[in-house]
Amino acid sequence: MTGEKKSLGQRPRRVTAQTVAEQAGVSRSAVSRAFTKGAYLDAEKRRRILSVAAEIGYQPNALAAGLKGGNSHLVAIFAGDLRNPYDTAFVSQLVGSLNAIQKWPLLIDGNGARAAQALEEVLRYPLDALILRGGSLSGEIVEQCARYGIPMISSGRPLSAPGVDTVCCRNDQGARMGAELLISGGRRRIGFLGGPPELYSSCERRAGVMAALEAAGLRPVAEAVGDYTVDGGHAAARALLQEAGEIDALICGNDAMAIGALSAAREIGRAVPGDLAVIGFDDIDMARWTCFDLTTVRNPIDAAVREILRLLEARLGDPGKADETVFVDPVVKPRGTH
Amino acid sequence: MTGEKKSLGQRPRRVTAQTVAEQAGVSRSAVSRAFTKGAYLDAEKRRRILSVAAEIGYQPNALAAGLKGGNSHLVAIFAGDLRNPYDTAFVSQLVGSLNAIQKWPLLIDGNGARAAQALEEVLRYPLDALILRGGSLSGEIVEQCARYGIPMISSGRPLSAPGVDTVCCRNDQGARMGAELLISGGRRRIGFLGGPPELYSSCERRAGVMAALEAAGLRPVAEAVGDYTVDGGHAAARALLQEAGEIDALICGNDAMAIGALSAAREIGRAVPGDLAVIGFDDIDMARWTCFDLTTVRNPIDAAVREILRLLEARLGDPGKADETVFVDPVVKPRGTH
DNA sequence: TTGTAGGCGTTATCAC
DNA sequence: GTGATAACGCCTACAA
Repeated sequence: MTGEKKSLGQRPRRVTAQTVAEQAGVSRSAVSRAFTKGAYLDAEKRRRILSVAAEIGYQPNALAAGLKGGNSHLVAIFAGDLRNPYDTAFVSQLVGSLNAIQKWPLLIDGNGARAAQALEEVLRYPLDALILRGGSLSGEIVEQCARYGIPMISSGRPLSAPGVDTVCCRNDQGARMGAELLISGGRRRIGFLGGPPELYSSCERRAGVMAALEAAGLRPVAEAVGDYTVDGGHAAARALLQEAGEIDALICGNDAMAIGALSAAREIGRAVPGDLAVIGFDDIDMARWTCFDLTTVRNPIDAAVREILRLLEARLGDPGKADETVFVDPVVKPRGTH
Repeated sequence: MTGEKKSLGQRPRRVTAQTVAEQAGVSRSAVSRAFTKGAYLDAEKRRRILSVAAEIGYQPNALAAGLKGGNSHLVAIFAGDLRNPYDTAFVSQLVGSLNAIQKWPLLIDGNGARAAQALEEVLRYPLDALILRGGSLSGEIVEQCARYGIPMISSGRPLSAPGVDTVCCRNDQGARMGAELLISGGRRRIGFLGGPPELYSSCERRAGVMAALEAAGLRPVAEAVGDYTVDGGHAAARALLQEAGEIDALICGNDAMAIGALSAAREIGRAVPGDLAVIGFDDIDMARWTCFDLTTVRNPIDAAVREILRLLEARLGDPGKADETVFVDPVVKPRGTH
């Protein structure tokens, strides 16, 4: 009824402050102020403006606001593996926490060949920060981010580049504690089922296990490499247990593989924990399900996410602050498989 | 060394096209064109510009570009439950697929009281679309989105509002097929462990089960309500099996509860599938793990995500297109628990 | 092929 | 308190 041209099949233009101003009989600035907490504006006028805005469905355009130079409130999360249970739980928690402080996470699937390119595309947005969760990103890209001046927080592995904060689990310590638990329980013929050797966490965990064994005058009686998945752990454990039948304990690089190992043990007829102790790493939800009741080492998500948010806010508050590396302490969770 | 003022502790300004233009000795527009595929620009000049840009780390600011009126390439995903395995897998797949077509998903955790408010905040961005995955959003908000002219795609439950496309699983049909599988296997004393009654999927699945039973002249010998989690399913199944010992089959509202039910059955000493058949719904990864080998009804994520992307692109191509409701067909996955 | 001149929607600064 | 006005960084007619 307005008589304005309205080409069919065209997406309607977003309502702007201009329209609200006209309808309310005020200036654009007044509209802007109405939405700005603590700006000088007659209370009655503000009420009127907000009412008109609500009526015609106006919201300040965050893109335009971000353009002005402030923060965009956009935070990218580069997630190494969105399929694995630990990373998934981690990202979920992170997303919820970011939402709570009004930061909006742009999720990038770190899997596949396109991942790096996707990240590059997302970097076209003036991000408040970039959070790296696992995944193997070429150092080149990290450097580029640093050059763009985008604050980065790496979680899961240390990254030494200017402007990068890091939150890491003390993987070696956790793995050592896990191994010690088995050793102190009398296990001597210990096997190790590690994760992908190219991952930082795998190396650290392996080192922790070896340190504990060595300190006890032991050596692993068998060792294999898995892919951090349940299926992979199942297959690797099966092979390991059949080749080296004399194993009395199996230390796994993460819970997923440990759960796969439990199935394998059951299939082969090895009683857990009687014949065979199994220990994992991470303490994913599944670990405490009664059907698994897996003894593991907790890789605390809450603490890590809390630290990430603390670092984020600190960095946003003072972009020039010194880079930090924060460690999160693992905790042994004795359950029924050792 | 440039002599420019550089207040310490200040985040460096982003490099703009202006800077590139100056360094390369061309106009700002030339820089813009250099980054625009198919724009008129001397090849040599373009090469020079791109080289300068790469050197000083310039990328066109996507925010500013989006302001112009084109697509922002931002897509919000409102995820009902980021903790449950099915939704998690769904969102992962969706994120990966969106990344592949250069759409950047803003994830909103649909849990908790802040969810609606978070969505409202995110709506300040000129989104290309909003994808609803589960969750219970007040109709008011949905209406508001429609008024903003933001295309919406609802997955998991039908939403009748203008501009909303829907992708749904034929829950009733799937549940019916699952029940029929048990009935044709000779089971007669069938129990039903449903999901939260306020969820659309729960109602549909329950209806499908009841229809199948009725068609066979049966009635459920016991019924309980769970919360779609493993723990919840475990507790509910335990109670159900102990109260009504004569059950020979248990139909569960989803796989998570079915897996909980399997543990419960084992604890109580009911052999599966000998004494008791168990069937789930969804076919999450876990269902096919050898330790569960759960008979279930596949709620196909691939197909649903594919449809969502198809609808998204169709809507983006023609904003005025008619709303669609697409159904995705469930598939019975017979495994070892029936 | 190239540069100039708006305009996108907002916020902040400035006079009034 | 309030309203013009100038950025913010980009894209794109339009003119050269």
